[in-house]
Amino acid sequence: MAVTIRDVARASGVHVSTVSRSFSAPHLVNPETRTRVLAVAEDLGYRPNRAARALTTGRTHNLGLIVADIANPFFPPLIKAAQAQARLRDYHVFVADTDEDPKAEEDLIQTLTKQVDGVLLCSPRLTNRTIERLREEIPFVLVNRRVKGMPTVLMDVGRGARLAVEHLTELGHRRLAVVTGPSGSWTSKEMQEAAAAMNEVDVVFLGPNPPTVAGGLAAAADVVASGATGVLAYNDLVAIGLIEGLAERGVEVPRDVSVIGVDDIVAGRLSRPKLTTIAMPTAAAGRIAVDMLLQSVDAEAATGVTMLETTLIVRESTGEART
Amino acid sequence: MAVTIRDVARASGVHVSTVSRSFSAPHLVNPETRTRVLAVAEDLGYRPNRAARALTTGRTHNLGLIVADIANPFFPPLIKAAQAQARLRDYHVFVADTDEDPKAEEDLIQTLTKQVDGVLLCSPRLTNRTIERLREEIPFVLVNRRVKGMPTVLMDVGRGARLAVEHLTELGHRRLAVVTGPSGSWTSKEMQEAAAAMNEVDVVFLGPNPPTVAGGLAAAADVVASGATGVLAYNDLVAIGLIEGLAERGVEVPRDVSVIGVDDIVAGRLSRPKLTTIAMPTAAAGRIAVDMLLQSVDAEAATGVTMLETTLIVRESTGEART
DNA sequence: TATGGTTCGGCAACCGGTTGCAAAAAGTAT
DNA sequence: ATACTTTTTGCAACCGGTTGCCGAACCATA
Repeated sequence: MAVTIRDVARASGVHVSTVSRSFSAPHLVNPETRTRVLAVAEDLGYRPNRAARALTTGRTHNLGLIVADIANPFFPPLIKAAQAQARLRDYHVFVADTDEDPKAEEDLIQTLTKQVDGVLLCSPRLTNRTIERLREEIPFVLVNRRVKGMPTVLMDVGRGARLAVEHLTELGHRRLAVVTGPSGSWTSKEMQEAAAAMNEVDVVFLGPNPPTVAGGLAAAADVVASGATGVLAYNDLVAIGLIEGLAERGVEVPRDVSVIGVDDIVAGRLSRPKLTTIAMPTAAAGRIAVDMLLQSVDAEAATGVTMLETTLIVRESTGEART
Repeated sequence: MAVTIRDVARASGVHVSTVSRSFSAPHLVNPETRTRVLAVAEDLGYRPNRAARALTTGRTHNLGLIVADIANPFFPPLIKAAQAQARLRDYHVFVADTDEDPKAEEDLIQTLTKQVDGVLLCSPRLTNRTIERLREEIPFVLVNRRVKGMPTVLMDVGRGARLAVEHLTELGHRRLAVVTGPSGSWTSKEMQEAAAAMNEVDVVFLGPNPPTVAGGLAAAADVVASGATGVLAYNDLVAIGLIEGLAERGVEVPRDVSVIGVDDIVAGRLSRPKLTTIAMPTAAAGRIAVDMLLQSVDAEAATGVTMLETTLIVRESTGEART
């Protein structure tokens, strides 16, 4: 039913190998022959069968992209950018969702392994050991997670956190809280370390918490109890939940407490008050990660760490400390 | 390097065909032999190569899922449900994003066609002609789009719109506006038709608009000009943008104008005022669509229309008309 | 014209499974 | 014991490309 390479060969009077080479090794075939073959192929509507190609070359021309939760608005821009970049390179991207479950994540990787040439692991919750073991199985690139020796794309949350803390101290806040994320999150650890290293402020850490609105809501009680007047939340969803939870307890943002999120998701621009946040260059991260991954697919062993800048965006959820 | 069927055959002293059948046609092989083969396979860590299987069977065991915009929070729950359901059936799902561009959508379908067994088209903006032509190429299921004779999963926005209009009239609103979505959107057309069919109210239609917050913001001026006091927006994003735009013009929701959205996205529960909205059973739609698709992949020609219920969720963005 | 070097294209094996066909083995009826 | 089924297994072709190898054709140089 479908047009195969043999149909094209027959119709253009050459051997199948010539047709094959016309596509995948143009320099090995006479330009005239090649144009004729391509014309016939075009005419017949020939499309190479990727499964067949995969069988001999061992390249599926597919990539896997594993995220903790597609519904988390942090990921879609990254996914879109990765897909667009992959398409540019004639690759496709499988997106899979682990529901924040490390077990599911591992299974998913196993299943995917045979069908893709490489995997992008975004904010993985796996242990370092597991990640190191994985290296034998398939090329991958980590996003937002640091494991020594592995190709990685990071966004500089550490710096973001320092900017956030500085912003809060400039506003006069002296007692801060960091509402941390899931255990296993590199981002969360980075934030903590950066905040802990700042002098002249008093910082408490509250967590771990699920990286969701519900997580933020639940953390409100702890924040109130902590007596902090400035809060750095694991991400914008948590920040939004937290603001809601504080409101329920009669604590108003930014009048009584200042809150800073991370990610700069759209919802943060829409919530009231508009969220002060650390913006992450997610689209750039997606593009770069794809290119790094393809490189290590081809080169067998590329390694490297790319660190992308983050920025503090001041909106309405932070304000001067009351004296 | 990887373990193949031949390795398993050698190690268990049977022919490759027996190994193959142990997996894909168990009833054709002696139970004892089979358990032995499976044990050896397990032992060696054998995993069937899907590309090879695809080559002979013509089944890739992959599905395509095409959405207008992953970043639109309406889609993720649908995607997650579809992926989970597909995994249950030993299928994988490719998600692709068209950026709301019908041209990109068509290209994407073409590229995907050779790599997947079927495609889920979610809220496609293609013309009916294109969709009908597509039928020759690959099995597909439409979600949120009605084309006669095509397998389809719909959510009953018509009924949702009637409930919304009734709700507004009960609150005393007599002049309503419908802020419509993109041209080509079935949902938008349904809403319009349902609203137009209601008696005893005065309805104006404002649109088309992009299905985004920006679209809603931009529509605010028209809404004010229309003199409507009750508004049904194409979706929650538009509704949120609209509320924002109205606020900029000094029009307060729900005091001056009542607004109802569609989709029940998470952000709607977080915005101020909390959004009254028509909830869509997206997860169910994803599951059912996958099953319908697999059915028509197997059966060659399954057709059918499934209509799912919607519900009106009253929150804070609607209130009594001022007299 | 003979020689050596390129370029081009055909041949055929191969990737890793699946499947129709037929032989072998086991079971049943006569 | 023989003939006939039914079950189980092996054989080999096939899916649709890719690629190493070799010979033919072509070109330039001596």
